[in-house]
Amino acid sequence: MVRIKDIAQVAGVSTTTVSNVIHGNLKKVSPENVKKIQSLLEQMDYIPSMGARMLAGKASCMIGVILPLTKERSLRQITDPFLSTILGAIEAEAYEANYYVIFHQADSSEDMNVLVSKWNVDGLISICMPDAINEKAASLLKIPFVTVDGYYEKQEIFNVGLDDVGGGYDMAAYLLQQGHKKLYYLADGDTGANYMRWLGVKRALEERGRETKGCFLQIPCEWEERRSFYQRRLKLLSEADALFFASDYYAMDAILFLEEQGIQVPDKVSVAGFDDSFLASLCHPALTTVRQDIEKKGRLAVQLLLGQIRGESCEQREIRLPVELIKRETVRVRES
Amino acid sequence: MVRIKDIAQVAGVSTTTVSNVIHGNLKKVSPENVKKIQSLLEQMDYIPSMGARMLAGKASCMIGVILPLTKERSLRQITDPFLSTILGAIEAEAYEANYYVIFHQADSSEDMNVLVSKWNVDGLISICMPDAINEKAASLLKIPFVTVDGYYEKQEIFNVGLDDVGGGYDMAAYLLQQGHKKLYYLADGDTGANYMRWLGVKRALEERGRETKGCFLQIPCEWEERRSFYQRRLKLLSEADALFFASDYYAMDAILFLEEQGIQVPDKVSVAGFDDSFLASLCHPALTTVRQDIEKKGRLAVQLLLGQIRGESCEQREIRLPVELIKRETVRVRES
DNA sequence: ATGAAAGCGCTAACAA
DNA sequence: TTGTTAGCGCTTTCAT
Repeated sequence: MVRIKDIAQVAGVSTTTVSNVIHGNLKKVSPENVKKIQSLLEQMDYIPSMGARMLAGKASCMIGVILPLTKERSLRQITDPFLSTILGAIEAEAYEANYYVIFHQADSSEDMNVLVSKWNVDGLISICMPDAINEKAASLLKIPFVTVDGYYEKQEIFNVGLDDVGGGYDMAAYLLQQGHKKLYYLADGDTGANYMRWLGVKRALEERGRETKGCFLQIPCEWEERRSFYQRRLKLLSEADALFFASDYYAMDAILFLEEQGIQVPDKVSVAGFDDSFLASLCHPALTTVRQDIEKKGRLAVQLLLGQIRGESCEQREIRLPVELIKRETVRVRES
Repeated sequence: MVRIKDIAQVAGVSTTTVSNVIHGNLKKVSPENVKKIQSLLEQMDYIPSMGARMLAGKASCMIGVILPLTKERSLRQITDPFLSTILGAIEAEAYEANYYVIFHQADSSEDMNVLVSKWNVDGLISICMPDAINEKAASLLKIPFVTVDGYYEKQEIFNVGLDDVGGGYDMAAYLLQQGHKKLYYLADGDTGANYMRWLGVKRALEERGRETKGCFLQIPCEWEERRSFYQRRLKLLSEADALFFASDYYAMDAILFLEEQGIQVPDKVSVAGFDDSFLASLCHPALTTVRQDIEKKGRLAVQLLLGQIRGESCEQREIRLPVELIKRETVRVRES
């Protein structure tokens, strides 16, 4: 291992000088030394010890990414293309800024704090966590913090999200317009984006004087539990006109279940998703869904975080990206 | 921030004693002190600084996971359910052993070495990298190293893989048995598992006296390039009887392209995948594929790595998990 | 423009 | 059984 000390020794200068060159404080070093040290750094293959850096200074050049933890650390969550795509986007964007990503599944603000304190991460991105946990985390953590898909009443938490209400509204309006009477919205949580999409659905229903009670179904994250949840509500499902899921993944998963039960999609029931992940177009029948730009969401979250880390003053704490209704094959016109 | 020193002060002992309690060296500490310090640790909410730990000792409690880097850090790779699933499994298994995961995309052994040196990771898992890069990395890196889906001539590299030859053979034999004459195997690389699956396919063809030349098509990782690759070979694809892809993801992606071109699956051409990821059963027509246990693969890779880290002598450097042919709907009998 | 030196929090060898 | 102490590699203040 090559240390700064080694470089300094060979160059015949002090460690301070080498450190200055490394960090681009070139005004403090004579041009000749800059040259010499830079080439030495290259030649001798100097690789900094991040451990020493994080101990000495404050920056760790590491950002933490928190995904929600489901029971028994199941993989369901990350298997959802939404999460893997956003994770990839975050890594890509962080890499370009010379940051590393440490990722972790957590279900409380304390968990997040442990990650932060242990690793001295420079910033944290929290994806799809319940709003209450994010709010606690925001006040607990003393580092830059950005959430994805959160909604907050008062607190000024940095957040990247969507026009979820609009997405929910558009899809519900479309379904109703296609002649569907009894429709359900299904999500695995009742906060944040999940809830706002419901508000959109609700508004569309109310505008047409429809009943909204009982139309929001909260489904379990875990596959097995979800299965038995559906099984227990077979009657409800088979009598529904349309099922609108808060993610493509759940929609596809449900279509599989429905078909197994002999409930054809879209002949017996229409199904819609949310995300327009690659799943939606890859499958047959192709999924009607609400498109969002997942990659952009991830990249923006990192940019927002890095802005905070760099101490830039940020005009806008809240970014809401647009969504778009994508009509494909899982929704058909239903005669009344 | 609470440091060991703070705990020691309150407890009225030295830092060494506290450190001993933290690390479970309880024989060196009096029972009363153990009790006192343990409760203090809890009460005062002590969280170790990993930076200090990795600087002082050797262990960083961090394992690196390397995924192949495609051009311009695209997300295609991690979007593949195979990669996201194995990544999730690795994180889950590592977490249970109190290890953190730092993940990174790399395309050379030097890149891997930078990750290792910078972060002082205790071990590295390399997924789906070309064999040659893994071989270089194995000799370059001085830390425990486990690869996934590699094949090596001489070097004794720890590896978790599959019976790829068998999987390739079984699928090809099945396709031939169903009356397919002209079949192609398509993979995004020609080393490691990708190549061994081809060897299986080749053997099945040869056993039946079929021509094998030109039946292995190497496809680009990038979506756009892959598209134009298919576009340029439209004639070949439309005249094929069966297309066997090295992953479900590529198979599904190709089905979409084929259908767009008016080439029905499986009526005009049969398609098969590899992995049996959730994609395969979620889609219509459901994908005929070769099943592997991705989660187990990831967990075993971590176990193998931790074994090395702990210095356990390991009887077996090479694990090959079984595969299973899963017949679904994308392959049909083809009359000659 | 350069260097000496203190110290970040922790570990481990050694002393007591 | 307990404590003292010397680093680990790096940053940063303060002299020079």
